[in-house]
Amino acid sequence: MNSSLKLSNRDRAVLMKAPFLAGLGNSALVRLMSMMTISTLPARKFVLREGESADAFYCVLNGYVRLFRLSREGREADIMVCAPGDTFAEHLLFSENVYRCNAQTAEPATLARFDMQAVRDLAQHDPEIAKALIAAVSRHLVGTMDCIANDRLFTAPQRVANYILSRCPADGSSASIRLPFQKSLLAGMLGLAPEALSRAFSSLRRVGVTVRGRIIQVGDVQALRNI
Amino acid sequence: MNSSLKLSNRDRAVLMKAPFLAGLGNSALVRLMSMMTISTLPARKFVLREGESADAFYCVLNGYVRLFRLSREGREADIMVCAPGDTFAEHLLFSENVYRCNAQTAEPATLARFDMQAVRDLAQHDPEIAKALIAAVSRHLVGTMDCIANDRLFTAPQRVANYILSRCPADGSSASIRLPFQKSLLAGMLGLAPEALSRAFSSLRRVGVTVRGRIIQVGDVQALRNI
DNA sequence: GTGGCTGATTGATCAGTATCAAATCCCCCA
DNA sequence: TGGGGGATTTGATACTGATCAATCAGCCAC
Repeated sequence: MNSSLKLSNRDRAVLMKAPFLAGLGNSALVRLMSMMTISTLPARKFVLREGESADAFYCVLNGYVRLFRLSREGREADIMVCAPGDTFAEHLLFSENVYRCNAQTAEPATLARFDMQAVRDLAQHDPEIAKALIAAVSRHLVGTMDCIANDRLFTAPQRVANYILSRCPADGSSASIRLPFQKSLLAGMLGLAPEALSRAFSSLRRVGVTVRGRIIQVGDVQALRNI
Repeated sequence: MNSSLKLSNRDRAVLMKAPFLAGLGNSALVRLMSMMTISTLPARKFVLREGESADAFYCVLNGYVRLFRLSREGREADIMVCAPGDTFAEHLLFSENVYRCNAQTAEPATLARFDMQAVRDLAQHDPEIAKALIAAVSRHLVGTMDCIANDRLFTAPQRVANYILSRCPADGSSASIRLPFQKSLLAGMLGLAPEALSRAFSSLRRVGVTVRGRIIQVGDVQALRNI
């Protein structure tokens, strides 16, 4: 775990385009960025654990971070997967003071860390930052509500189809996309065991979906929409 | 559907204790309340529908409101159930401009309606209101994240046990609670068909849970925690 | 190139829950 | 207090996805 104040150009670009920071004016931006710390983590590293005191929230600059909860027997359930540009745990700013789930890098990752108390103080006085926080938390809420609806309404192949469609250009009859992470991570996002994801992919073959490694080819996007 | 500016004492008390309004100072409170409208709705009445333009958000003063999404075949999946004091759709203030799910009263209900644009204007200038919004949306986010984890980690009887425990006083070896709504609504909240809820209750009999109508008696709270 | 490791697929089985149908219960109101 | 009708329970069955085990594929280091 390497911690520094330095920021690569690439990471800086991601940070500036992150929904949480994108709409901010210069002074707010400078104040926020002056208080953040950057760290680079190896794969499978815990960023924070359920029950720990919530001292900071994070923005993913590179890699993917998995938020999940554990059952008593040690089974894991993914709650959210954060991609570059996403923040996480920022919704604890004005409510709980303890993390409610675990966060683990799914692969080597770079994160920006924001001290809760410092941002809380900023947000109190800067309506622009407050607004950015509302927008960030709202976006997460929309995502989790979608997740609940997907889990409850759709079967595994349908959820996989929805995911593929969400990453396809809206038009065109065929498409090819590349998964940005391992299939086991996608399985967790969709609430599936890896075996179930695999079977879902193979059941989508009959509607023209071909999978090779991380490459997914869709023969007929419209046909995929219908199941 | 009866719409008025009048507010019963009971409804007023609920409103003042609602998490969204509870922390506000007097001037913010007055401004917010001066722009809200009260309406009384019969059971099963749609408050808003997926796809409609998001012109307002609501606070439940009495009764329960079910947020749900429909599949193409007409199956329903509950996403959230709002009790007296809960707001809903307030997270669309600074993001989407279209409702993402349907809202329907589960029984006769009284709601306070807040105009989106008006509150948006207020929030821009009043950090106290912005903070209240962050807190309200954050609370919802915590709730939906819990919901995902529950769905994915626990079986039907476990989810029912969790629900019962969440409404039991923390101490004591036995307890008796009364469901504040129909069992079919609880089933939806837990992501179950009504039949599955019924079977879950009966499987909990062996750990000392007795159900008669809306009354649930728990013989041994601690025993319930262990499954 | 060739082990060796990790991740993915496939097969077999099983647990959990949805669904449909029928019987029963409960609650409200006349 | 006695229906009456919606809500709930119960039974039978089918289906979905989890789990366990074994095989396979890809990738890296040597």
